[in-house]
Amino acid sequence: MSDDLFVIRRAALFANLLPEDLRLLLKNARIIRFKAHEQIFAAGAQAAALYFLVSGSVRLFSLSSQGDEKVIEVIMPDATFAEGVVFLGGRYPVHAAAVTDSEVVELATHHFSSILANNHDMAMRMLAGLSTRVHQLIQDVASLTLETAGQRVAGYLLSQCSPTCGNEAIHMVIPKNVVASRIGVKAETFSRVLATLRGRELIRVTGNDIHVLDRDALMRWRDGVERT
Amino acid sequence: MSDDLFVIRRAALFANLLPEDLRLLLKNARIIRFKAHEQIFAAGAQAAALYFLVSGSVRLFSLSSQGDEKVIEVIMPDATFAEGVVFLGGRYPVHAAAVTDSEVVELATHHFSSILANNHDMAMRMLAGLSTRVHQLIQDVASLTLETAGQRVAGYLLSQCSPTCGNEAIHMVIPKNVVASRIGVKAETFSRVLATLRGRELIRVTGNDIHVLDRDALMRWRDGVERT
DNA sequence: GACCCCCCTTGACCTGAGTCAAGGAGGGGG
DNA sequence: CCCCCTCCTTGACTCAGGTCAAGGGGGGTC
Repeated sequence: MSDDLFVIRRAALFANLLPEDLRLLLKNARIIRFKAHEQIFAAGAQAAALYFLVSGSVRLFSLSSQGDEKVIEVIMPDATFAEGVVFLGGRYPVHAAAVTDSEVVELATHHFSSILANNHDMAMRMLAGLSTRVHQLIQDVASLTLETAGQRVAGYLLSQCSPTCGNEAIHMVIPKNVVASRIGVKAETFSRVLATLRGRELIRVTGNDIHVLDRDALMRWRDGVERT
Repeated sequence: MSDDLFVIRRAALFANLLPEDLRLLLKNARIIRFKAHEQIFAAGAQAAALYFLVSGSVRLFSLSSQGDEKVIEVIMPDATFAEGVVFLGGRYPVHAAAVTDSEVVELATHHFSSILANNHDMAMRMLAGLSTRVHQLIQDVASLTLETAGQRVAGYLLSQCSPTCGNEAIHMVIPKNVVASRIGVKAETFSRVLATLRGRELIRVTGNDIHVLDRDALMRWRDGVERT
Protein backbone atom coordinates (compact mmCIF):
# COMPACT_ATOMS: atom_id res chain seq x y z
CA MET A 1 0.00 0.00 0.00
CA SER A 2 2.39 2.60 1.21
CA ASP A 3 5.36 3.33 -0.94
CA ASP A 4 7.78 1.45 1.25
CA LEU A 5 6.56 -1.65 -0.52
CA PHE A 6 8.36 -0.26 -3.54
CA VAL A 7 11.43 -1.99 -2.17
CA ILE A 8 10.38 -4.93 -4.30
CA ARG A 9 11.91 -3.00 -7.19
CA ARG A 10 15.24 -4.25 -5.93
CA ALA A 11 14.37 -7.70 -7.23
CA ALA A 12 15.33 -8.25 -10.84
CA LEU A 13 11.79 -9.38 -11.59
CA PHE A 14 10.40 -5.97 -10.70
CA ALA A 15 13.40 -3.80 -11.53
CA ASN A 16 12.05 -2.58 -14.85
CA LEU A 17 8.48 -2.00 -13.80
CA LEU A 18 6.83 1.39 -14.00
CA PRO A 19 5.41 3.03 -10.89
CA GLU A 20 1.88 2.27 -12.02
CA ASP A 21 2.81 -1.38 -12.54
CA LEU A 22 4.08 -1.54 -9.02
CA ARG A 23 1.03 0.17 -7.59
CA LEU A 24 -1.18 -2.33 -9.36
CA LEU A 25 0.82 -5.31 -8.19
CA LEU A 26 1.07 -4.09 -4.64
CA LYS A 27 -2.63 -3.37 -4.29
CA ASN A 28 -3.27 -6.56 -2.37
CA ALA A 29 0.23 -7.14 -1.15
CA ARG A 30 1.07 -7.25 2.50
CA ILE A 31 4.15 -7.41 4.64
CA ILE A 32 4.40 -10.43 6.85
CA ARG A 33 6.86 -10.86 9.66
CA PHE A 34 8.11 -14.33 10.50
CA LYS A 35 10.02 -15.33 13.60
CA ALA A 36 13.10 -17.46 13.17
CA HIS A 37 12.20 -21.07 12.26
CA GLU A 38 8.59 -20.19 11.50
CA GLN A 39 7.19 -21.87 8.40
CA ILE A 40 6.28 -19.73 5.40
CA PHE A 41 4.80 -22.39 3.18
CA ALA A 42 4.82 -26.16 2.93
CA ALA A 43 5.87 -28.33 0.03
CA GLY A 44 2.90 -29.77 -1.79
CA ALA A 45 0.59 -26.88 -0.98
CA GLN A 46 -1.06 -25.07 -3.85
CA ALA A 47 1.14 -22.10 -4.70
CA ALA A 48 -0.95 -19.23 -3.41
CA ALA A 49 1.64 -16.49 -3.37
CA LEU A 50 5.12 -15.44 -4.32
CA TYR A 51 7.39 -13.66 -1.92
CA PHE A 52 9.96 -10.90 -1.80
CA LEU A 53 12.35 -11.00 1.13
CA VAL A 54 12.83 -7.58 2.69
CA SER A 55 15.05 -8.54 5.59
CA GLY A 56 16.22 -11.62 7.39
CA SER A 57 16.86 -14.91 5.61
CA VAL A 58 14.77 -17.80 4.41
CA ARG A 59 15.57 -21.45 3.90
CA LEU A 60 14.06 -23.51 1.08
CA PHE A 61 14.36 -27.20 1.81
CA SER A 62 12.85 -30.57 1.18
CA LEU A 63 12.42 -33.49 3.51
CA SER A 64 13.46 -37.00 2.61
CA SER A 65 11.25 -39.91 3.51
CA GLN A 66 13.61 -40.55 6.42
CA GLY A 67 12.76 -37.06 7.58
CA ASP A 68 16.14 -35.52 7.14
CA GLU A 69 16.29 -32.17 5.56
CA LYS A 70 18.10 -31.06 2.45
CA VAL A 71 18.57 -27.33 2.07
CA ILE A 72 17.95 -26.37 -1.51
CA GLU A 73 18.62 -22.68 -1.27
CA VAL A 74 19.04 -19.89 1.21
CA ILE A 75 17.26 -16.72 0.19
CA MET A 76 18.86 -13.41 1.09
CA PRO A 77 17.23 -9.97 1.19
CA ASP A 78 16.07 -8.31 -2.04
CA ALA A 79 15.41 -11.64 -3.72
CA THR A 80 12.10 -13.16 -4.67
CA PHE A 81 11.26 -16.77 -4.06
CA ALA A 82 8.54 -19.17 -5.21
CA GLU A 83 8.05 -17.03 -8.28
CA GLY A 84 8.88 -19.87 -10.65
CA VAL A 85 6.06 -22.08 -9.50
CA VAL A 86 3.65 -19.16 -9.54
CA PHE A 87 4.37 -18.60 -13.22
CA LEU A 88 3.74 -22.21 -14.03
CA GLY A 89 0.84 -22.57 -11.63
CA GLY A 90 1.23 -25.58 -9.42
CA ARG A 91 2.28 -26.68 -6.00
CA TYR A 92 5.30 -25.60 -4.03
CA PRO A 93 8.05 -28.17 -4.61
CA VAL A 94 9.85 -27.29 -1.37
CA HIS A 95 9.23 -26.08 2.14
CA ALA A 96 10.10 -22.53 3.14
CA ALA A 97 10.93 -21.34 6.63
CA ALA A 98 12.53 -18.28 8.12
CA VAL A 99 16.10 -18.84 9.29
CA THR A 100 16.27 -15.59 11.24
CA ASP A 101 13.47 -13.15 11.98
CA SER A 102 12.29 -12.03 8.57
CA GLU A 103 10.02 -9.63 6.77
CA VAL A 104 8.54 -10.66 3.44
CA VAL A 105 6.19 -9.05 0.97
CA GLU A 106 3.52 -11.51 -0.07
CA LEU A 107 1.93 -11.21 -3.52
CA ALA A 108 -1.07 -13.43 -4.07
CA THR A 109 -0.83 -15.67 -7.11
CA HIS A 110 -4.31 -15.06 -8.49
CA HIS A 111 -3.96 -11.32 -8.27
CA PHE A 112 -0.48 -11.43 -9.76
CA SER A 113 -1.44 -13.68 -12.67
CA SER A 114 -4.58 -11.83 -13.55
CA ILE A 115 -2.71 -8.55 -13.71
CA LEU A 116 -0.05 -10.06 -15.90
CA ALA A 117 -2.63 -11.68 -18.15
CA ASN A 118 -4.14 -8.29 -18.88
CA ASN A 119 -0.90 -6.46 -19.12
CA HIS A 120 1.35 -7.84 -21.76
CA ASP A 121 3.84 -4.98 -21.60
CA MET A 122 4.36 -5.51 -17.92
CA ALA A 123 5.23 -9.13 -18.57
CA MET A 124 7.75 -7.92 -21.12
CA ARG A 125 9.31 -5.62 -18.57
CA MET A 126 9.61 -8.51 -16.17
CA LEU A 127 11.26 -10.64 -18.82
CA ALA A 128 13.67 -7.81 -19.54
CA GLY A 129 14.51 -7.41 -15.86
CA LEU A 130 15.21 -11.09 -15.42
CA SER A 131 17.33 -11.38 -18.51
CA THR A 132 19.42 -8.43 -17.45
CA ARG A 133 19.96 -10.13 -14.14
CA VAL A 134 20.99 -13.36 -15.85
CA HIS A 135 23.61 -11.53 -17.87
CA GLN A 136 24.86 -9.74 -14.77
CA LEU A 137 25.20 -12.97 -12.87
CA ILE A 138 27.06 -14.63 -15.71
CA GLN A 139 29.47 -11.71 -15.59
CA ASP A 140 29.86 -12.17 -11.85
CA VAL A 141 30.68 -15.83 -12.28
CA ALA A 142 33.24 -15.01 -14.94
CA SER A 143 34.83 -12.35 -12.81
CA LEU A 144 35.00 -14.67 -9.81
CA THR A 145 36.72 -17.41 -11.76
CA LEU A 146 39.10 -15.45 -13.89
CA GLU A 147 39.92 -12.20 -12.17
CA THR A 148 42.08 -11.66 -9.11
CA ALA A 149 40.77 -10.00 -5.96
CA GLY A 150 42.58 -6.81 -6.95
CA GLN A 151 40.95 -6.72 -10.34
CA ARG A 152 37.53 -7.20 -8.84
CA VAL A 153 38.05 -4.39 -6.35
CA ALA A 154 39.27 -2.06 -9.08
CA GLY A 155 36.35 -3.08 -11.25
CA TYR A 156 33.96 -2.33 -8.44
CA LEU A 157 35.43 1.12 -7.86
CA LEU A 158 35.24 1.88 -11.56
CA SER A 159 31.65 0.72 -11.74
CA GLN A 160 30.76 2.94 -8.82
CA CYS A 161 32.33 6.09 -10.18
CA SER A 162 31.57 5.59 -13.85
CA PRO A 163 28.37 7.66 -13.90
CA THR A 164 29.89 10.59 -12.03
CA CYS A 165 32.93 9.97 -14.16
CA GLY A 166 34.75 13.16 -13.15
CA ASN A 167 36.39 13.81 -9.85
CA GLU A 168 33.44 12.94 -7.68
CA ALA A 169 34.05 10.83 -4.61
CA ILE A 170 32.43 7.49 -4.15
CA HIS A 171 30.63 7.62 -0.87
CA MET A 172 30.52 4.19 0.69
CA VAL A 173 27.07 3.96 2.14
CA ILE A 174 27.28 0.30 2.99
CA PRO A 175 29.98 -0.92 5.38
CA LYS A 176 33.17 -2.03 3.66
CA ASN A 177 32.88 -5.62 4.77
CA VAL A 178 29.54 -5.91 2.98
CA VAL A 179 31.01 -4.46 -0.19
CA ALA A 180 33.90 -6.86 0.13
CA SER A 181 31.70 -9.91 0.41
CA ARG A 182 29.59 -8.64 -2.49
CA ILE A 183 32.59 -8.84 -4.77
CA GLY A 184 33.80 -12.10 -3.32
CA VAL A 185 36.69 -10.89 -1.21
CA LYS A 186 37.46 -10.85 2.51
CA ALA A 187 37.39 -7.50 4.30
CA GLU A 188 41.12 -7.71 5.02
CA THR A 189 41.97 -8.27 1.38
CA PHE A 190 39.71 -5.42 0.35
CA SER A 191 41.50 -3.17 2.77
CA ARG A 192 44.89 -4.27 1.48
CA VAL A 193 43.96 -3.60 -2.13
CA LEU A 194 42.79 -0.11 -1.22
CA ALA A 195 46.12 0.38 0.54
CA THR A 196 48.17 -0.50 -2.53
CA LEU A 197 45.94 1.62 -4.78
CA ARG A 198 46.45 4.47 -2.36
CA GLY A 199 50.19 3.88 -2.47
CA ARG A 200 50.16 4.14 -6.25
CA GLU A 201 48.09 7.31 -6.01
CA LEU A 202 45.29 5.91 -8.08
CA ILE A 203 42.76 6.68 -5.38
CA ARG A 204 42.52 8.74 -2.22
CA VAL A 205 40.59 7.52 0.79
CA THR A 206 39.06 9.88 3.33
CA GLY A 207 36.89 8.16 5.87
CA ASN A 208 34.04 6.63 3.94
CA ASP A 209 34.76 8.51 0.75
CA ILE A 210 36.96 7.15 -1.98
CA HIS A 211 38.22 9.47 -4.71
CA VAL A 212 39.31 7.90 -7.95
CA LEU A 213 42.20 10.13 -8.95
CA ASP A 214 43.07 8.61 -12.29
CA ARG A 215 40.31 6.63 -13.89
CA ASP A 216 42.35 5.56 -16.90
CA ALA A 217 45.32 4.49 -14.84
CA LEU A 218 43.01 2.50 -12.60
CA MET A 219 41.53 0.76 -15.62
CA ARG A 220 44.99 -0.01 -16.89
CA TRP A 221 45.95 -1.34 -13.49
CA ARG A 222 42.87 -3.57 -13.44
CA ASP A 223 43.53 -5.01 -16.88
CA GLY A 224 47.23 -4.76 -16.44
CA VAL A 225 49.97 -7.29 -16.36
CA GLU A 226 52.21 -5.09 -14.22
CA ARG A 227 51.44 -5.64 -10.57
CA THR A 228 54.54 -4.40 -8.77
CA MET B 1 12.22 -25.17 -39.27
CA SER B 2 13.74 -28.55 -38.79
CA ASP B 3 13.95 -29.83 -35.25
CA ASP B 4 17.62 -29.07 -34.88
CA LEU B 5 16.53 -25.55 -34.12
CA PHE B 6 15.16 -26.99 -30.91
CA VAL B 7 18.64 -26.45 -29.51
CA ILE B 8 17.33 -23.09 -28.37
CA ARG B 9 15.71 -24.98 -25.51
CA ARG B 10 19.14 -24.96 -23.91
CA ALA B 11 18.70 -21.28 -23.19
CA ALA B 12 16.95 -20.56 -19.92
CA LEU B 13 14.49 -18.34 -21.74
CA PHE B 14 13.19 -21.26 -23.76
CA ALA B 15 13.87 -24.09 -21.35
CA ASN B 16 10.30 -24.40 -20.13
CA LEU B 17 8.57 -24.02 -23.45
CA LEU B 18 6.33 -26.70 -24.89
CA PRO B 19 7.11 -28.24 -28.27
CA GLU B 20 4.26 -26.30 -29.85
CA ASP B 21 5.60 -23.06 -28.38
CA LEU B 22 8.96 -23.76 -29.94
CA ARG B 23 7.49 -24.66 -33.29
CA LEU B 24 5.56 -21.41 -33.29
CA LEU B 25 8.58 -19.35 -32.34
CA LEU B 26 10.87 -21.03 -34.80
CA LYS B 27 8.51 -20.66 -37.72
CA ASN B 28 10.43 -17.73 -39.15
CA ALA B 29 13.70 -18.39 -37.45
CA ARG B 30 16.83 -19.04 -39.38
CA ILE B 31 20.36 -20.10 -38.69
CA ILE B 32 23.01 -17.62 -39.69
CA ARG B 33 26.71 -18.33 -39.87
CA PHE B 34 29.16 -15.55 -39.16
CA LYS B 35 32.87 -15.61 -39.88
CA ALA B 36 35.22 -14.47 -37.12
CA HIS B 37 35.09 -10.68 -36.67
CA GLU B 38 31.98 -10.32 -38.77
CA GLN B 39 29.41 -7.89 -37.39
CA ILE B 40 26.07 -9.22 -36.20
CA PHE B 41 24.35 -5.96 -35.36
CA ALA B 42 25.35 -2.35 -34.70
CA ALA B 43 24.65 -0.23 -31.66
CA GLY B 44 21.89 2.27 -32.31
CA ALA B 45 20.09 0.13 -34.86
CA GLN B 46 16.46 -0.69 -34.23
CA ALA B 47 16.36 -4.06 -32.46
CA ALA B 48 15.05 -6.30 -35.17
CA ALA B 49 15.90 -9.67 -33.72
CA LEU B 50 17.15 -11.58 -30.75
CA TYR B 51 19.76 -14.27 -31.06
CA PHE B 52 20.66 -17.66 -29.69
CA LEU B 53 24.30 -18.69 -30.04
CA VAL B 54 24.65 -22.28 -31.22
CA SER B 55 28.41 -22.44 -31.57
CA GLY B 56 31.37 -20.13 -31.62
CA SER B 57 31.54 -16.97 -29.53
CA VAL B 58 30.23 -13.46 -29.79
CA ARG B 59 31.50 -10.18 -28.41
CA LEU B 60 29.17 -7.40 -27.24
CA PHE B 61 31.03 -4.11 -27.10
CA SER B 62 30.65 -0.40 -27.29
CA LEU B 63 32.92 2.17 -28.87
CA SER B 64 34.04 5.29 -27.08
CA SER B 65 34.16 8.58 -28.93
CA GLN B 66 37.92 8.04 -29.23
CA GLY B 67 37.10 4.87 -31.07
CA ASP B 68 38.47 2.45 -28.56
CA GLU B 69 36.43 -0.51 -27.75
CA LYS B 70 35.06 -1.67 -24.43
CA VAL B 71 33.95 -5.28 -24.30
CA ILE B 72 30.73 -5.51 -22.35
CA GLU B 73 30.22 -9.22 -22.50
CA VAL B 74 31.38 -12.32 -24.28
CA ILE B 75 28.55 -14.64 -25.22
CA MET B 76 29.18 -18.37 -25.13
CA PRO B 77 27.17 -21.16 -26.78
CA ASP B 78 23.63 -21.92 -25.53
CA ALA B 79 23.04 -18.35 -24.41
CA THR B 80 20.71 -15.79 -25.89
CA PHE B 81 21.69 -12.20 -26.47
CA ALA B 82 19.87 -8.98 -27.26
CA GLU B 83 16.74 -10.43 -25.73
CA GLY B 84 16.49 -7.68 -23.14
CA VAL B 85 16.15 -4.90 -25.64
CA VAL B 86 13.67 -6.93 -27.66
CA PHE B 87 11.39 -7.19 -24.64
CA LEU B 88 11.51 -3.48 -24.07
CA GLY B 89 11.45 -2.58 -27.73
CA GLY B 90 14.17 -0.14 -28.65
CA ARG B 91 17.60 0.11 -30.17
CA TYR B 92 20.59 -2.10 -29.57
CA PRO B 93 22.73 -0.42 -26.92
CA VAL B 94 25.91 -2.23 -28.02
CA HIS B 95 27.61 -3.66 -31.06
CA ALA B 96 27.79 -7.41 -31.58
CA ALA B 97 30.39 -9.25 -33.59
CA ALA B 98 31.53 -12.84 -33.89
CA VAL B 99 34.83 -13.54 -32.14
CA THR B 100 35.31 -16.92 -33.78
CA ASP B 101 33.29 -18.48 -36.58
CA SER B 102 29.80 -18.71 -35.14
CA GLU B 103 26.33 -20.05 -35.79
CA VAL B 104 23.36 -18.19 -34.38
CA VAL B 105 19.62 -18.66 -34.50
CA GLU B 106 17.91 -15.39 -35.35
CA LEU B 107 14.39 -14.74 -34.09
CA ALA B 108 12.73 -11.65 -35.53
CA THR B 109 11.43 -9.20 -32.95
CA HIS B 110 8.04 -8.55 -34.51
CA HIS B 111 7.28 -12.23 -34.90
CA PHE B 112 8.49 -12.95 -31.39
CA SER B 113 6.53 -10.15 -29.75
CA SER B 114 3.30 -10.84 -31.55
CA ILE B 115 3.42 -14.48 -30.53
CA LEU B 116 4.01 -13.55 -26.92
CA ALA B 117 1.28 -10.95 -27.00
CA ASN B 118 -1.22 -13.63 -27.96
CA ASN B 119 0.13 -16.30 -25.74
CA HIS B 120 0.15 -15.31 -22.16
CA ASP B 121 1.01 -18.79 -20.88
CA MET B 122 4.08 -18.91 -23.02
CA ALA B 123 5.29 -15.67 -21.49
CA MET B 124 4.74 -17.24 -18.09
CA ARG B 125 6.85 -20.22 -19.07
CA MET B 126 9.61 -17.89 -20.18
CA LEU B 127 9.46 -16.02 -16.89
CA ALA B 128 9.65 -19.33 -15.07
CA GLY B 129 12.66 -20.42 -17.11
CA LEU B 130 14.53 -17.22 -16.46
CA SER B 131 13.82 -17.17 -12.77
CA THR B 132 15.02 -20.74 -12.43
CA ARG B 133 18.21 -19.69 -14.15
CA VAL B 134 18.64 -16.74 -11.83
CA HIS B 135 18.36 -19.00 -8.81
CA GLN B 136 20.84 -21.45 -10.34
CA LEU B 137 23.35 -18.73 -11.01
CA ILE B 138 23.05 -17.35 -7.51
CA GLN B 139 23.82 -20.85 -6.29
CA ASP B 140 26.82 -21.00 -8.56
CA VAL B 141 28.15 -17.73 -7.21
CA ALA B 142 27.68 -18.95 -3.66
CA SER B 143 29.40 -22.22 -4.38
CA LEU B 144 32.33 -20.47 -6.06
CA THR B 145 32.89 -18.16 -3.13
CA LEU B 146 32.33 -20.46 -0.23
CA GLU B 147 33.06 -24.00 -1.28
CA THR B 148 36.41 -25.59 -1.99
CA ALA B 149 37.29 -27.15 -5.32
CA GLY B 150 36.75 -30.58 -3.82
CA GLN B 151 33.31 -29.72 -2.60
CA ARG B 152 32.32 -28.39 -5.99
CA VAL B 153 33.53 -31.51 -7.75
CA ALA B 154 31.66 -33.73 -5.30
CA GLY B 155 28.59 -31.57 -5.70
CA TYR B 156 28.81 -31.91 -9.44
CA LEU B 157 29.07 -35.68 -9.28
CA LEU B 158 26.12 -35.86 -6.93
CA SER B 159 24.04 -33.61 -9.15
CA GLN B 160 24.83 -35.83 -12.12
CA CYS B 161 23.88 -39.09 -10.50
CA SER B 162 20.98 -37.90 -8.40
CA PRO B 163 18.22 -38.82 -10.85
CA THR B 164 19.58 -42.30 -11.48
CA CYS B 165 20.29 -42.39 -7.79
CA GLY B 166 21.16 -46.09 -7.66
CA ASN B 167 24.34 -47.66 -8.92
CA GLU B 168 24.23 -46.20 -12.36
CA ALA B 169 27.42 -44.81 -13.82
CA ILE B 170 27.78 -41.23 -14.83
CA HIS B 171 28.88 -41.22 -18.40
CA MET B 172 30.96 -38.16 -19.09
CA VAL B 173 29.85 -37.07 -22.51
CA ILE B 174 31.70 -33.80 -22.45
CA PRO B 175 35.50 -33.81 -22.07
CA LYS B 176 36.68 -33.54 -18.49
CA ASN B 177 38.40 -30.22 -19.00
CA VAL B 178 35.10 -28.67 -20.05
CA VAL B 179 33.36 -30.07 -16.98
CA ALA B 180 36.20 -28.76 -14.86
CA SER B 181 35.93 -25.24 -16.19
CA ARG B 182 32.16 -25.40 -15.82
CA ILE B 183 32.53 -25.85 -12.09
CA GLY B 184 35.35 -23.34 -11.82
CA VAL B 185 38.30 -25.66 -11.42
CA LYS B 186 41.38 -26.43 -13.52
CA ALA B 187 41.55 -29.78 -15.25
CA GLU B 188 44.51 -30.83 -13.11
CA THR B 189 42.67 -30.10 -9.90
CA PHE B 190 39.60 -31.95 -11.14
CA SER B 191 41.76 -34.93 -11.86
CA ARG B 192 43.38 -34.76 -8.44
CA VAL B 193 40.03 -34.64 -6.67
CA LEU B 194 38.83 -37.68 -8.60
CA ALA B 195 42.04 -39.41 -7.56
CA THR B 196 41.47 -38.82 -3.85
CA LEU B 197 37.82 -39.82 -4.13
CA ARG B 198 38.96 -42.98 -5.86
CA GLY B 199 41.46 -43.56 -3.07
CA ARG B 200 38.70 -43.30 -0.50
CA GLU B 201 36.59 -45.68 -2.54
CA LEU B 202 33.75 -43.23 -2.85
CA ILE B 203 33.78 -43.51 -6.62
CA ARG B 204 35.20 -45.80 -9.28
CA VAL B 205 36.45 -44.44 -12.56
CA THR B 206 36.51 -46.52 -15.72
CA GLY B 207 37.44 -44.57 -18.79
CA ASN B 208 34.74 -41.98 -19.24
CA ASP B 209 32.37 -43.56 -16.75
CA ILE B 210 32.30 -42.58 -13.13
CA HIS B 211 30.48 -44.81 -10.65
CA VAL B 212 29.39 -43.24 -7.43
CA LEU B 213 29.84 -46.12 -4.99
CA ASP B 214 28.51 -44.53 -1.85
CA ARG B 215 26.24 -41.60 -2.38
CA ASP B 216 25.78 -40.84 1.30
CA ALA B 217 29.47 -41.01 2.09
CA LEU B 218 30.18 -38.72 -0.83
CA MET B 219 27.63 -36.24 0.48
CA ARG B 220 29.21 -36.43 3.88
CA TRP B 221 32.64 -35.90 2.38
CA ARG B 222 31.38 -32.87 0.51
CA ASP B 223 29.81 -31.28 3.57
CA GLY B 224 32.41 -32.73 5.82
CA VAL B 225 35.05 -31.19 7.98
CA GLU B 226 37.30 -34.23 7.79
CA ARG B 227 39.53 -33.92 4.78
CA THR B 228 42.47 -36.26 5.40
C1' DG C 1 51.23 -53.01 -36.56
C1' DA C 2 53.40 -48.64 -35.80
C1' DC C 3 52.78 -43.96 -35.18
C1' DC C 4 50.73 -39.96 -33.60
C1' DC C 5 47.72 -36.99 -31.34
C1' DC C 6 44.83 -35.67 -27.85
C1' DC C 7 43.39 -36.00 -23.36
C1' DC C 8 44.22 -37.25 -18.90
C1' DT C 9 47.13 -37.96 -14.84
C1' DT C 10 50.83 -37.03 -11.58
C1' DG C 11 54.58 -34.54 -9.50
C1' DA C 12 57.06 -30.37 -7.92
C1' DC C 13 56.67 -25.78 -7.07
C1' DC C 14 54.72 -21.11 -6.30
C1' DT C 15 51.58 -17.61 -5.20
C1' DG C 16 47.19 -15.30 -4.12
C1' DA C 17 44.30 -14.76 -0.78
C1' DG C 18 42.32 -16.46 3.49
C1' DT C 19 43.05 -16.92 8.68
C1' DC C 20 44.49 -15.42 13.04
C1' DA C 21 45.79 -11.91 15.94
C1' DA C 22 46.97 -7.40 17.37
C1' DG C 23 46.30 -2.79 17.33
C1' DG C 24 43.99 2.06 15.74
C1' DA C 25 40.14 5.22 15.06
C1' DG C 26 35.76 7.10 15.24
C1' DG C 27 31.48 7.84 17.68
C1' DG C 28 27.66 7.12 20.76
C1' DG C 29 26.24 6.55 25.69
C1' DG C 30 26.75 7.04 30.43
C1' DC D 1 35.22 13.23 29.59
C1' DC D 2 36.05 8.55 29.44
C1' DC D 3 34.79 4.07 28.06
C1' DC D 4 33.45 0.76 25.08
C1' DC D 5 31.98 -1.10 20.82
C1' DT D 6 32.14 -1.59 16.14
C1' DC D 7 34.60 -1.16 12.01
C1' DC D 8 38.90 -0.82 9.72
C1' DT D 9 43.83 -1.61 9.01
C1' DT D 10 48.17 -4.08 9.17
C1' DG D 11 51.33 -7.89 9.92
C1' DA D 12 52.71 -12.81 9.99
C1' DC D 13 51.62 -17.20 8.62
C1' DT D 14 49.26 -21.00 6.07
C1' DC D 15 47.35 -23.47 2.51
C1' DA D 16 44.33 -24.42 -1.48
C1' DG D 17 44.73 -24.54 -5.83
C1' DG D 18 46.94 -22.79 -9.99
C1' DT D 19 51.18 -23.25 -13.11
C1' DC D 20 54.69 -25.67 -15.37
C1' DA D 21 56.51 -29.81 -16.94
C1' DA D 22 56.81 -34.64 -17.71
C1' DG D 23 54.88 -38.89 -18.67
C1' DG D 24 50.86 -42.50 -19.79
C1' DG D 25 46.94 -44.39 -22.46
C1' DG D 26 43.59 -45.19 -25.96
C1' DG D 27 41.93 -44.89 -30.35
C1' DG D 28 42.13 -43.40 -35.07
C1' DT D 29 44.87 -43.42 -39.45
C1' DC D 30 47.91 -44.98 -42.81
